[in-house]
Amino acid sequence: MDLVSSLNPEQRAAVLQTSGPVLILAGAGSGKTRVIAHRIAHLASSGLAPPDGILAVTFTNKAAEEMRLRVASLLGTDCRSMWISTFHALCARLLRREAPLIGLSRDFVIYDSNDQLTVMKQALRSLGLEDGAVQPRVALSRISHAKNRMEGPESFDTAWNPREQHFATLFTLYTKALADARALDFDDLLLKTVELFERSPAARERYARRFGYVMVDEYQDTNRPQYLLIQALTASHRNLCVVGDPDQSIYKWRGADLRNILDFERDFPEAVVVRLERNYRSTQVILDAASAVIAKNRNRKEKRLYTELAGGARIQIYRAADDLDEAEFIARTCRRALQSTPGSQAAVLYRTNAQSRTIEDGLRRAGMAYRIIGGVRFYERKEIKDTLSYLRLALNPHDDVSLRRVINVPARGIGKGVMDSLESATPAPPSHSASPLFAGLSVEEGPPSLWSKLVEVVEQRLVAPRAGTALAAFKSLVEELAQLTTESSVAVCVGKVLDRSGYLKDLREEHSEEADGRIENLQELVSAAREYESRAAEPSLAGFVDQLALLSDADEEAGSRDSHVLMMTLHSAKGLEFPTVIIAGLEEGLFPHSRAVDDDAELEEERRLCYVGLTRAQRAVVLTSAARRRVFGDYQSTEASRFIDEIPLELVEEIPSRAFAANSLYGAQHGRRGDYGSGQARTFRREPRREEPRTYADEDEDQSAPGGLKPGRRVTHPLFGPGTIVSVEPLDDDTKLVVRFAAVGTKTLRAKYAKLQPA
DNA sequence: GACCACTAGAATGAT
DNA sequence: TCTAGTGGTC
Repeated sequence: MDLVSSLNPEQRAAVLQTSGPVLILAGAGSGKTRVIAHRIAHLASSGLAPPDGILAVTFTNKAAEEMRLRVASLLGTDCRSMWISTFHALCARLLRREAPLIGLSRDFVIYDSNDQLTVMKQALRSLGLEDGAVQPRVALSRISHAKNRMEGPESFDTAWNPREQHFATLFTLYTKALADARALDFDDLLLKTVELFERSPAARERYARRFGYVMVDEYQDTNRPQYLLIQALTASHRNLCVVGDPDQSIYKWRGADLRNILDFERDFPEAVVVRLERNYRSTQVILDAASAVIAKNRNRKEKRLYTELAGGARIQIYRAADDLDEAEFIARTCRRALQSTPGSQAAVLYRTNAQSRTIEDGLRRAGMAYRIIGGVRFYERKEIKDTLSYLRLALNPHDDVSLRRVINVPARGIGKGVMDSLESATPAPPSHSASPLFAGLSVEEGPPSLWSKLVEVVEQRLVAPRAGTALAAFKSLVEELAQLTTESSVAVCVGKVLDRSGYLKDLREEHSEEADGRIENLQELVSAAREYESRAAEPSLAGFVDQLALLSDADEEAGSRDSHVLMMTLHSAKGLEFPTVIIAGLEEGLFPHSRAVDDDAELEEERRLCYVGLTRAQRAVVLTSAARRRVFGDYQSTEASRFIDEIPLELVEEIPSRAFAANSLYGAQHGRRGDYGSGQARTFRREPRREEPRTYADEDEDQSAPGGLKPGRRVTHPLFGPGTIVSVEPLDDDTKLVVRFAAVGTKTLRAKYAKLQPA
């Protein structure tokens, strides 16, 4: 099989250099993913390694999926047996097999950031620190940073600083709470795997032998535990290939240590270094703009990117009156870009998820189909988390966070009072308190979980009969579900949980549109389970639950399949490319973020993020900002981002604002680019129409309205945008409408409530 | 104990 | 603007 003839000489060298350490310094758009995929395919097809002897690690699920697809299409096989996964998924998988080697239960549960928050709030309560002096999120972030540096509570400077003392105590409490619940957070997944390989050289050698070839993507973003993990797996054979670009390091806040990539040649003196500097993605204008911005960073290695796509359209810059105007402009720009090249894609990138809503509304109003990547995650929805909690309880009833979450969902008469008496119960030692079903779980002795207290309370009848009955019913429910997990398929388990817990019944009886939506989501969860079973190499309920906990972008439902506007944060755009890229909110304090403006190191990271954003574009870049922006409901005026000023003027084209308030503060303040729209006819923004729009519901009342509601009629919904009525069905005092919307698909509405306007 | 209405606080990024 | 948490009422 000829896997290399389509590659340039440097790419080819990177693919064919299979033995020993290899460092690939890959500039943006230099075909990095392509090289890794070819390298994996080459290793497998040349017989150098069996498919399950190749390990490829990435940072995001999206990148892993992309990699797998590329390798599969190169080899013409499914590459299910290859280990191509994220760091966290790899660790979860290793720990599921080997946890007992470090005294950990195999049935650990993975706590996501919400679960972490719950634990931390509980810890704060137990310390009597509810006054808000210590914010749970801040404490968690401090703890996570310490963990990423592989430091414990003792690393906090507690001698004279009471606040640091709190962090240290909270660290201890938090660690204990997770251990008691047999839970690992995201950081623990990495740390425990490192610990596993430290404490069991035999296991380390077993996996090092197994994975004879290891590849790591985005190596510039690895943190200390990730670095050690890779070292452990490759120290004996040194067949390690890492790929990265220091200019694209954007995860310092997650503990990424640039030294890992900068010192690679020191760690592996015999390393072969390959530089990929030819860019196949962007026009010269885009590359020049991106290079000019990143050149402002002092802490970097000079790098030369070149392309044969000379010239190109200038970078467009638009300063909007406010965030609404910005969103409208973005929608217009997307429409124009997609019209000029049908079938192409445009991506709207933003610094913070909070910006997505306004942009989303703008696209919807314009009738553009779009898809949001990331953001409100599927598994973070209430109903999904509830179901997940039941599944987690079935696997590990000591998971206190899950137990608290669902013990009274749906309501079964276990309220605050009962929970208080539960908490204060003191069960007998765990050895004979747990039911036989879970006897094997308590690998390490810990303080009693809520579950063991519950078992005790029920068996010793320690509460009032009414509460006792409710608790007993819950206990047998969990036991029944646990039994199920041992004998049924994953999808069946999920279905049974929904059925036996009464969760689905409760939602069905609600008869609201919201409840129906939740039911749909739960059905989707069952389908996801089915799909998981057909795809996974060794399907298990625990594996499915892990996957959900580690999944970030299962949010596939917004927008139709053929939508070509994608919305995502700059962080999740890393590794992707689009013909047109729009970066929104280029304002001081937003991008660069306010937390970075006073700190040189953080500012450089923001600039790298800007570099990542610019280099996603193939043909066109549009940068927008808003002179005032709504924050928590009221307006704040803003200053354009310094990053805009860092792009040479000759590469830039300013788009005059269509709608600019005459009394705006802007214009007077700004020297360099203060002449927006000069020489152009300036149209002033009308006040947004605030009077209630006339709706069909109003017309129904006065009966005089001609036309009204007929299938085929074009209407506009304030949220869903333009659409066409599909069917009309009269009800007692209202009308049921089915409307197909361009942006969101078909919806069933009540004429009375949906404020439809004639379009 | 369940439900509802009110209010305070919120949001950098992702596994 | 939206949401999680709280306190009051049935």
